[in-house]
Amino acid sequence: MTENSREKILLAATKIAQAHGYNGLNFRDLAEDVGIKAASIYYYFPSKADLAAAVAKRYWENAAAALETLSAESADPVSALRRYPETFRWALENENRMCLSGFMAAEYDDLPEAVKKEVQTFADVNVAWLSKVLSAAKVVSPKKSEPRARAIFAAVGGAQLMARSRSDITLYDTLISSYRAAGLLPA
Amino acid sequence: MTENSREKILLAATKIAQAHGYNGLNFRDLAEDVGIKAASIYYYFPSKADLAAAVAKRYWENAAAALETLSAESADPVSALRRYPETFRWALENENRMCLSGFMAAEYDDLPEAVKKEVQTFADVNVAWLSKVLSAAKVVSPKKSEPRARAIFAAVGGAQLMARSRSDITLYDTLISSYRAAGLLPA
DNA sequence: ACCTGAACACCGTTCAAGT
DNA sequence: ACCTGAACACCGTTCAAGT
Repeated sequence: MTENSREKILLAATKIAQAHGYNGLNFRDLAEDVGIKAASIYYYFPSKADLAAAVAKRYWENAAAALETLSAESADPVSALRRYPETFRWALENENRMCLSGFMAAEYDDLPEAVKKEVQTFADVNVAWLSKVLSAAKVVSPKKSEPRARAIFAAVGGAQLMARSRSDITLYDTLISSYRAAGLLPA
Repeated sequence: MTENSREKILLAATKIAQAHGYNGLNFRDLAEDVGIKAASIYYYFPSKADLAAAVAKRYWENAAAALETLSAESADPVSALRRYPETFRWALENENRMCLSGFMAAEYDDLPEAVKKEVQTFADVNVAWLSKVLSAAKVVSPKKSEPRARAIFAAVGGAQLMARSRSDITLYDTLISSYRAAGLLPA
């Protein structure tokens, strides 16, 4: 119960940013969630930019860990690949939130440099994992695994975005099914 | 040269919203672009919600007209389909902007009801056009043309989002190529 | 009809001050 | 070490007033 404030701030800020983005994250509401005053956040993070960068960094670190777990839990690369869309489904299940990095990709123009960097790392981590698994699964030739990985990442992000705009998680599932039927993802 | 202020506001607001979203659209900067004061905007639009709804409505109306032109200009449905990604490429070419409705899909939680409605109509217009053209092109069976239309719309939006986050229009082009190679779009 | 200045409660941020 | 209140220039919005 003696969780420290820094950790509470990070957790609350992540949830807010997934629903409202960088621009929609405000210190007074965040502070209220945590149970402190807005000015106190500056004791832990020197600016909104630093807080957001820390949030985005933690975000891709967790994503990387989740993908490693997925690989470890899966019997073979094809089944790991089949389960990849689950990692993006999770956000929609939780109050129709979306991928932090997807939201921030839209807000690109308003993002401080340090935040942009972490957002791009999230994409890199996903593309690297997909590329590795696609190669191992022999779904495409090794040479084409990276372009295909990027295509899958972009398409899954687009599916999440569209499903969110309808607050309809079943739309996400049918989009993923269509990607499979079309051949973008292994059936 | 005697263009009216209402029209100028609509035009300037569209450009701002494509770069910064609904949350990032502010009346003082917008008014400065137009050459009036922030309070004057209220003479034309009763609120930010109304302005944004008008912007989003105009946006899908223009998109619908552009798609009709595309159909009319194309010799056959397959070539119309091949040129569909161009409609989303345009925004990136113009100062790395993105589709207004894609941005607002992310901002879903913060959108007034009237704006949500117009954003969804944009998606509907695109899916209806794609569905019609896919059927005519016999790319998929008539029954599967609508799910496929949705998949294409979501994937192209995702490609735009990812390319924007790198400010790299060539990434958009390679993503579209990968979609074609994978079979999502006709080669 | 079209526009403005001044005011309101709200934002990120700073800072001196409290324990 | 951890937190606060008060202040700053900024937001959307209102309104009485100007031409």
